[in-house]
Amino acid sequence: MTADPANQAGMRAGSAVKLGTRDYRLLSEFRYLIRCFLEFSETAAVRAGLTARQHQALLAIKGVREDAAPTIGYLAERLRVQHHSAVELVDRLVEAGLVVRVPDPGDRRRVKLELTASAERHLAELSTSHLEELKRMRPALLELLDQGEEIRTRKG
Amino acid sequence: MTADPANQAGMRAGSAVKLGTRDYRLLSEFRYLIRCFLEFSETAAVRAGLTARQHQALLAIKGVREDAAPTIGYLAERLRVQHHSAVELVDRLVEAGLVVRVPDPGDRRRVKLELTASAERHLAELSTSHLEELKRMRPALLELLDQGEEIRTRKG
DNA sequence: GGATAATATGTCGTGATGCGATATATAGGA
DNA sequence: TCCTATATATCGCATCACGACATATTATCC
Repeated sequence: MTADPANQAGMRAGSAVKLGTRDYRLLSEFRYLIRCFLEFSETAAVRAGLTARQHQALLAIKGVREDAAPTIGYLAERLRVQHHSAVELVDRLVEAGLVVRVPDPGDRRRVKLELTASAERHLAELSTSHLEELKRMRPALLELLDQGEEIRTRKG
Repeated sequence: MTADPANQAGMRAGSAVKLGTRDYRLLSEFRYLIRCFLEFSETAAVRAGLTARQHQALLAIKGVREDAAPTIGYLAERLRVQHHSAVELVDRLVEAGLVVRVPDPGDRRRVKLELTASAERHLAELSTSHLEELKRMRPALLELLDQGEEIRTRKG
């Protein structure tokens, strides 16, 4: 294919596995796929009048795990941000009329998050198109995962 | 499982497919996986003294497609950002001693990007750990893709 | 071949957003 | 009670992508 001698990998240099062009291409393509998905998502969100972050927050709240409650802390964990970043995000969501803060009577430190009807509508529409996009991405993602497995198998 | 009547999907409301809890959970989990990967990536990059964006740029340059050249424009397309965002990113990369601008003699509007030895070292190390992380993510990702296919098949 | 459009890169000011440090309120345990 | 942990909130800062605009080079059209 190429003349790259590292292309077949499987050899070692020092303590690290020597990487070849295929490895870099694989990782680069994977990031590219992720970026394309996020770009699609952001475009769809903005077209709906939301920011990407707001959409992601609504989705996390709507799709809350059965064993958890949709609090600020839960949101922070699911979005992988610091809790105060989640606070600010919720501030903006409340201001936009997408979420209401409902104090938890059982533990008055906590605040439960509920979606407004407006948020439900937006989220339903966005989720439909996102499921379709996910379906479109599927083949490319599967092929990349196959390649990755192949490379890892060759190596180890 | 749950009492959610929309959980089985497959029914229509207006022109849109009615979504159920499973759909929202699926999308939410997918975003969560992506976020976890990006968080891993950012942590690894920062630990190596780079920003996530810088790492991504180095990877795009190193894993450049065979039919393309690593220019500012190429970088912008692969990172899905506007060209001037790529310009600024390259500015920072040059300042950090990770990339050098090489004017293209054939087309003097263009600038080719080359990695420095330092960038090559960082990228090799980061790529090794990223391939491992990708391998760890594989099962979860495949399961989600399976669920997605299942849902889509039920629907139509 | 000179005007004009298209392409590639660069500059400047702005806005969104996450973070560190810090603060307040509540809950639980010694 | 006192101390610690938890949950949420506030403030200032830094990063970074963007829109609008600018410059240089190349291609195209009469």
